[in-house]
Amino acid sequence: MPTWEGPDRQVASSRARPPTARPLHTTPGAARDRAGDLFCSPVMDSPTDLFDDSAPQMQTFSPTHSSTDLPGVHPQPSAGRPAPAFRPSGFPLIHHLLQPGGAPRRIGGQLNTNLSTRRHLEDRNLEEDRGERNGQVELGMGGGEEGVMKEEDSLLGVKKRHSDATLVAEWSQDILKVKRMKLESRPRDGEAEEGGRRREGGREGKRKEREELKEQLEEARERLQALQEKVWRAFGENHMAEGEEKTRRCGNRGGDGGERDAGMMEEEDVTEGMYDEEDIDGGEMEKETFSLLSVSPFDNFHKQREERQKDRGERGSGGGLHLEGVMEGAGLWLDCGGLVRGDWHGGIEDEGEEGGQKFAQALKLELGSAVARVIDRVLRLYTEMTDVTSSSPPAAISFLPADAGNDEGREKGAWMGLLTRGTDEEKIRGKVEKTGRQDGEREQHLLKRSNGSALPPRTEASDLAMPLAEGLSPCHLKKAKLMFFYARYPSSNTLKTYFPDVKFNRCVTSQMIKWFSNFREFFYIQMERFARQAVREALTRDGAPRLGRESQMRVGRDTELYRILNMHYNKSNVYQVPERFIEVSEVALREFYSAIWTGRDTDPCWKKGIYKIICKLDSPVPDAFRLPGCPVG
DNA sequence: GTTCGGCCTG
DNA sequence: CAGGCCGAAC
Repeated sequence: MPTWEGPDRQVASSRARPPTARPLHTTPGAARDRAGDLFCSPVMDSPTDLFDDSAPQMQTFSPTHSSTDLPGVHPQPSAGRPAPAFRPSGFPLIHHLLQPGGAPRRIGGQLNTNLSTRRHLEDRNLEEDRGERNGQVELGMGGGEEGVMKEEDSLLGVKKRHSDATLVAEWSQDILKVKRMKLESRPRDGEAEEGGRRREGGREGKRKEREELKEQLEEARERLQALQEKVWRAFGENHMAEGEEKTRRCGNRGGDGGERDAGMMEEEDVTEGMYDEEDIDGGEMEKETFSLLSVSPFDNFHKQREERQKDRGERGSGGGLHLEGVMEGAGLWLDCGGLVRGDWHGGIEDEGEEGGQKFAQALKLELGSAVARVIDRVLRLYTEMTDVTSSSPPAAISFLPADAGNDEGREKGAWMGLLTRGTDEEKIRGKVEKTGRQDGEREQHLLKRSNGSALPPRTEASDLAMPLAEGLSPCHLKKAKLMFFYARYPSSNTLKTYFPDVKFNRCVTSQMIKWFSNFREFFYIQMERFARQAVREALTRDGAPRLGRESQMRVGRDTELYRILNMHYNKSNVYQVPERFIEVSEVALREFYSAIWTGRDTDPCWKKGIYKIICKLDSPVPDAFRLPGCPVG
């Protein structure tokens, strides 16, 4: 508790120094200080006249507004609001991991690789098909597999250049299996000759086979759904939905002195890279993506599946659609993985209906399970990376998405989860502990740079070559204001630590330091203003000493002062003002009150002592702020 | 000389 | 909120 002087002493002091007798401030050029002096001058008898219209008239700290009355309070989105059609936060995460290299800016290039690989595979398939039609089916399993193996070698040869060889290997195995099944589903040598009889005799067997396949498909479907649920739980789908609109708004701030978020540019770049590819059906890919990873994943998933089934039913297009649900999602990854769309159509078109259906089902099964494996792998990778980043799991998110950067939608999945609830973090922490993976070298590296904190000063953004913002954006400003709740006097190093997505230079550093200077200025002005008013009320209300003055020297959440501070630093009112900030505000208020009451404000440097007290009250900024980008909309 | 905080002004 | 300016600290 700072130098709070009891009411008795204050009154004695005030009596000894009547307001009208107080000298004007000598603080050089302090206009606002002069305003404060005027309030004590004979000319101005009401301090509130000098301040803005938000100043309380009677009770300085009266609860004139509750937080819910604040104009800045945004209503929570209704639970039943339809999911907007946007790229969901989680998409790039999955998508990114599906790209073997995983480097954010390489999406286009990887698609190129995948596409060329795919085209290569398709060309090979066409050759195969032509060969089969020319009676060269003798390839059979052996020859066909050899061909497939060659393709596999080729595919691996391309993909081994990328980092995640394991994931590539899995995909390659998937491709291999699919091709095997395709070949198996085709008539073999001699089968064409006695095809009729064999079909006759094997009809019962095939029926059983179909039944078995159906069961397997159902299993795969269930497994995929369970895995998807895991994904959604891990990434907090609800938070992705929340504030997406706001996030968009933040991203759409338009020309702001060229301060486009790097993330915005990144997203566009990636999008361009994706859709420039000739064979990619961008719209379909996005649609499928949304169906798999949109805001209400399962609602949309099933709804879209039903709609599509209905649609296809109306069009009369048959085909083994039992796995439609699985394939709704898998379709995306087929494209992302550079897989075998050509094979799919070729298989159906080139074979009889029954063989085509069988192949289609087999393919769906295989791909469905491949998707399931990929999701598992994604989750494993996620927990591993989470492990590396130690105590801030969502930070991993910052470098997982292909177009991570400042894509505010995704950040908002991460941020909202961090700022509003701890359950997800705890859940992931538990998962991390179970994983128990320790990368000693990297841990050491991170710790070396972390100044003792659990997190590195510069997050993965810089480690993974995420493009840094050249300038400061409105989102950075918002974040800085929220940081002010914890740190009134952050050092430039601290700022660099908590703005990992900003490329710091002298100008940017100065600007951010200036921001905090301005924040402090506003803070101290409010403290002085309310302190002066409290002093005035103490003197004028009944002209007598009043007990319980301490209780008025508080900045509870129901007070006008709190409302003003909250409006300034937390305009959207999304962030919960930390209790510590309220305590610091009360200290400052009481210091100002004490200084004014005792007449210390006659000293030109009377505020310096208060500054010195307040600067010692900085508290650590939560690790959540180490995430790049904007914490709240 | 540089950095940073504070004050004043627009 | 930013720019200019000044002074203190290193």
